[in-house]
Order: sequence, then C-alpha cells, then structure tokens
Amino acid sequence: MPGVRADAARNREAILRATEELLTAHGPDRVSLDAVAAAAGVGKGTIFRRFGSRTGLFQELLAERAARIGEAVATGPPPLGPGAPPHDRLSAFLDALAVLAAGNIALIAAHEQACASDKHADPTYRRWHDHLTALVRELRPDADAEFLAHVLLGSFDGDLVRRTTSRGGTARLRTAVRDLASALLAPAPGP
Amino acid sequence: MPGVRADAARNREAILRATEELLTAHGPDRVSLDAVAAAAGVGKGTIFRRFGSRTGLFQELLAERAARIGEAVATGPPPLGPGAPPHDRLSAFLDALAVLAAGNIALIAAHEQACASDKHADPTYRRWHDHLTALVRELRPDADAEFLAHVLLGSFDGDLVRRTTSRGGTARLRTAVRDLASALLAPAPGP
DNA sequence: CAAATAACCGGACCGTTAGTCCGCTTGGTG
DNA sequence: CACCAAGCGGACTAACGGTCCGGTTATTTG
Repeated sequence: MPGVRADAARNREAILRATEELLTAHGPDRVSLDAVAAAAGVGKGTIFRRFGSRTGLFQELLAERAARIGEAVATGPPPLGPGAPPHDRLSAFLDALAVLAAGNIALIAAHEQACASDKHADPTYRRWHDHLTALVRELRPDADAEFLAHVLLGSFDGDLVRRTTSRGGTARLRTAVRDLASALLAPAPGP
Repeated sequence: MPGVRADAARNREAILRATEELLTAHGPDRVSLDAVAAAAGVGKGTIFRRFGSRTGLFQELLAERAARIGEAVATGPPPLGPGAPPHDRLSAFLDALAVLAAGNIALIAAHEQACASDKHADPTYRRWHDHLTALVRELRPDADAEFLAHVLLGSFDGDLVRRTTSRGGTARLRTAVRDLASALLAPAPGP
C-alpha cells in the first residue's frame, strides 16, 4: 500500500482492535467513539479521518470479518464457490453466514444499530444480497427474488441470532436456516 | 376512564397527533421529542410522563394502529378471527400486516429505530409473534416455529417495506408475503 | 360556591454522544 | 538534514433523550 503512512496503518489497526475488544467486553450499545479512541490510544479525530463515521467503522469491521466468505464465494471451491448447483451454493452460503453471525453477535448488533437508516447501503449487505438474489432467481424464477433474499438475510438479525443461539447454540441457527432455505426453494408443489 | 384528568387525555392525544404529523412531514429519523413537544404545544416533561420514553411513545402509536387487527384476530369473523383453518388464518393475518405496514412506513421505521435494542420487548411485536408461532406450529410441527415466525415478521422491516412498495406498491408486498407464506407452509415435500 | 388537594404541567437543566476544527507533530523523501 | 504534506489529538459544538421542581389546574368535598 504505497502512500499510506506507517502510523496511519498502525492506528487503523489499533482502532479496529479496540472496537472489537469493547464490543465483547461491554454490550454492543455501550461502545461510544470516545471510549474506542481512549482504548485505542488515539484521538477521536483519527477515528473519523479513517472511517468517516460510526457507521463506517462498524461497516469496515464487518467487512473484515466477512472477507473470507466473500473470497470463498468468488473464487473458492464448490459448493461455496462457483461450479456447484445453485441449491447447494445457496445452502453453503447461508450456512457460512449462520456460522459467522453466531460467532459475532455483538458486532452484528452494533453494525445493525449503526446502519439503522438505510441498512441496504452497507457494501457487505449489498454483496450478500446480490449473491442471494441471483441464486434465488435461478431456483425460483417465478418468485420475487429480491424480496426473498432480504427475508433470508433477515435470519441474521442481531436479536434473532442472539435469541436463537441462546437456547440451542449455533447448531439451532444453522438447522433453522437450512430448513428455511429448503422449504422456500424446493420446487414449488403443483396446485 | 375515571381518574384521568381531562387535560391529561387531551395532551396525550395532541402528542400522538403531533408525532404522526411530524412523522409524515419529515423523515422518521428527523422526529426529536423537542419537536414533538413544540408541535403538540406541550412541555417535554409531559411526553415523558405519558409515555415514559421515546420508545414508549412509538410503541403506543403502533399499538393504536394495530388495535383493529388485534381485535379482528381475537374476536372477529374468520378467516382472520378464530374458526378458519390455520393456513387461511395465517394468510389473512400476514395480509393484514402487509397492508398495515405499507400504509405506515414512516411509523414502522421510527418504531424500529426506537425499539432497536430488544425489539422483542415491544408488546405489539410479541402479540404478533405469539399468534404467528402458534399457527406455524400447527402447520409445521416439525419446524422451528419461533424462528420462522420471526423471519416472517422480518417481511415488515421498515427498509424492506419501503423498497418493496416503492417499486410495485402495496400489491407487490402483499403478493410477495403471500408467496413466501405458502412456500414456507406448504406440507413439507417428502425427502 | 369555595376551599382543599392531588394530579398535572412546562421548560430550564443535565449528561452523553456523534461529529468538526485547527494548531502541532511526524514519517517519508530528495 | 531539511522540508512538507499527511497525519494527529483533543477541545469544542450541536443536538438529543431524559430529569426535576416550582407553579398551575381539574376535580372533589362540605
């Protein structure tokens, strides 16, 4: 990364680390940017220069966590990557998201809160939604694919994930999501 | 209502009216309680005495709007009310919610934002969820009814409703929700 | 109708938070 | 080493949700 000063990169990392630390230590609501700045040992201005806003900070944190999945979808091996039949790709994708969500509940909640207005503007959400929409459209050309993709992503709402995993753990969420997908995307039964 | 002073009732009404007015005039985010107080011609303290908090205000506003549906479900005629087969009741219920949501986008968004933490604490949401859970459980005893009920209610997320209806109007939302429900709740196809 | 009282009212006040700004510092470069 | 743009910190602002209390008023009772 030419043109990026060393201290800038170091501070950026420190801020991200401090944020996730506070996120797991206190609840997702209790993380103010002043606290992040203090924990990271930087001034508050630095946070805003790097990330633009509270929203931007949590978006980048989520993007970092989601990067592995993104790569696997784009260039990895099937069933997550290209090549597998749509139904398998979709199941694998949703399962990966379920695992991600279950392991990052606090981040998901904070991200949701920060992106409250216009959550569809978040680049990570968009990528997920685009991918899902394409798969759904292949499987159910008759349905409102965009709508269904949003509803599927609704499975990873912070509150819902917390509730679901708190009684039943990650397994319950994965099972529920798998069942949801196969019910939704089974070939429509004739009338 | 014995024991409730006339001015208290009048102010309560004025606050609710002012809130919905500001809600439709400006966006759902642009409604501060100072503005509501000014528009209603009361002091800010009055809002908090009546409604407890911003959250409480929007909860009551939604409850008011949802009251008709609640009554119809509890004591009205089928298919919304008791007596119809579960699938018909569920379809009718979701359709009623779709119409309600499409007609109250700003309120839904504001309510969501105000109840951001622990949205499941809202009494209206709970009632809806309980009703849906019971119906889903009847139709799909094998599935995670609580989870599915939450996902179904995810269809009425403020952003999603706005997006869906902005291209396709209320009809698109109703159709999408109906299709979603019938796909989800059709008798599970054999393995 | 008048006095008594409990409920109610308004808006000044407070603490917190996202976001801005500018004078100082520092890492990179020729 | 000297220069300078990029980066930095933290005081500052504006706006918001929520609290508080001295004054007001609807209602009740004799």
